[in-house]
Amino acid sequence: MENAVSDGPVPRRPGRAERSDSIRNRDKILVAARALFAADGLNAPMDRIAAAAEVGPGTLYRHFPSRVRLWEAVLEEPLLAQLELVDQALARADAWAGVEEYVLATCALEAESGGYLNLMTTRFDDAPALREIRGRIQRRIEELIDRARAEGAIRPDFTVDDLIFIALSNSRVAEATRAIAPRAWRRNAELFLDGIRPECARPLTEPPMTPAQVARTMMRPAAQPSAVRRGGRTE
Amino acid sequence: MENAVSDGPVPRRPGRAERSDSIRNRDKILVAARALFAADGLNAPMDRIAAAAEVGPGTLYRHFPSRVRLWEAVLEEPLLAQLELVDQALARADAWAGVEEYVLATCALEAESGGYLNLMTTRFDDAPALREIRGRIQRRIEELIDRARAEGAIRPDFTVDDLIFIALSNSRVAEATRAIAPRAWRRNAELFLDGIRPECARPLTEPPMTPAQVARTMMRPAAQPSAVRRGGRTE
DNA sequence: TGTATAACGGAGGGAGGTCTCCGTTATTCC
DNA sequence: GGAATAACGGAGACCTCCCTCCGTTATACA
Repeated sequence: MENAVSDGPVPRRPGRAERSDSIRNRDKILVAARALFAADGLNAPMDRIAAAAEVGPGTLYRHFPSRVRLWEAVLEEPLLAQLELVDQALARADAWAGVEEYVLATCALEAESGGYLNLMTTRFDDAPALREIRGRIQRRIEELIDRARAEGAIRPDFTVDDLIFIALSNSRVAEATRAIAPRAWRRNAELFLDGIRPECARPLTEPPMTPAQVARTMMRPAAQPSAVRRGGRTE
Repeated sequence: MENAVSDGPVPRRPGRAERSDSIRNRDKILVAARALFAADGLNAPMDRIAAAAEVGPGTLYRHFPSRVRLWEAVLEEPLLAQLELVDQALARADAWAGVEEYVLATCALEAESGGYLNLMTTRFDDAPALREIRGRIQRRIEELIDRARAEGAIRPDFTVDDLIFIALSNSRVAEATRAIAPRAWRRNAELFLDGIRPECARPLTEPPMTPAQVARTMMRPAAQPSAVRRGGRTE
């Protein structure tokens, strides 16, 4: 679907300075993409993004030869914000407070971003830069959960990999309620948090997913239900 | 989007009996639709459904003038199964056991259906027959939850309307994990159940959604993220 | 200011999907 | 068996989106 690795950044002759209209257009495209991704999802039509940026499709594709490249450029900033969140949570002395803060903050970020993030459940297959940041984030999250479990702040049978559940859950809830009850996601997240406290633990009949399964569960940036197929009017 | 109410069942001259090939084709279409909806989601291409049924597009559209009409015909059966589930749950003497059984059973139904149901979160705007069944189901669920709360089997701040969370959550989790860890949904559901037990209740900072909000939160049968727009290849 | 050249942008080909029109075919009923 | 007629089915008009090609335009540098 995406042209794999071959569509990297456009090479530029070193001797010449970057053209001002090029820089301007690139910025206009990024602004438009952010807006449309938030409003219409990560699969907003490329042509429409170009139009919103007041730029021809050709220009859009020169700057970002594939949709993935555009995602990369748009998502880097929120990903770094996410990294910040985990670090703050780890800095807290109380392990449970850290978990709680992190879960709520990350759910909030997702809910308020207009729903184009899904950062916790995104794979970034062809975007090594984003993957690298994600890797860092995941290691920190693991620390956070391991510490909480070691201290008995969360139920012993809860694993990092179970966090995918609240991520998936929150993204759906936020998406469905955003326009109707913008804070409803929080109630869902709090119910989840109550369910992972040690005093509530009743035996789980299903073992946790393995990290490999979790990785495969993550969506590619498209973040679409597998239900939706290519082509045609879809809704 | 859909042709509102004008595309009802096809009128038939009373004098004549129904043609055998017509009946046969209608059945073939339903079989194909069920299979494709399960495999590819509720937006599987109409032409592909027709092809799978070994029928021309024209025939498909004569039987079901719109996608919604096809949904109606396909979804009635699983909806009735759902009604059955609630009744079984209500029949149990133990209120908590009833809630638990219902939540797990309905999550299982959704997860195993190939994901084309989303019955608990579907609105059926243009399908009065389905809406009617849903209404019955909802009243029973309300009994179930009220009874459990009255007996102290679930946390006092939990309302029927909060069930939308597990429905949304489960549909996303099931969808994302079906191919990778077909039972993972159950772990998610059990964590949720633990979170709604009375002994786990910590104060929730957000009030429950109102029934009206819940109703508006439900998806139309398309069950698509608002992200997806009309037209063209969407993934 | 002139020129080389990179960037622009839009027309348009290709792909996939929806839905209809209408000549052909299968059924029902007499 | 023979009409009358409802049902069939597929070609094709039309749509949206993706992405490229290439004549035109803007910019940087001498």
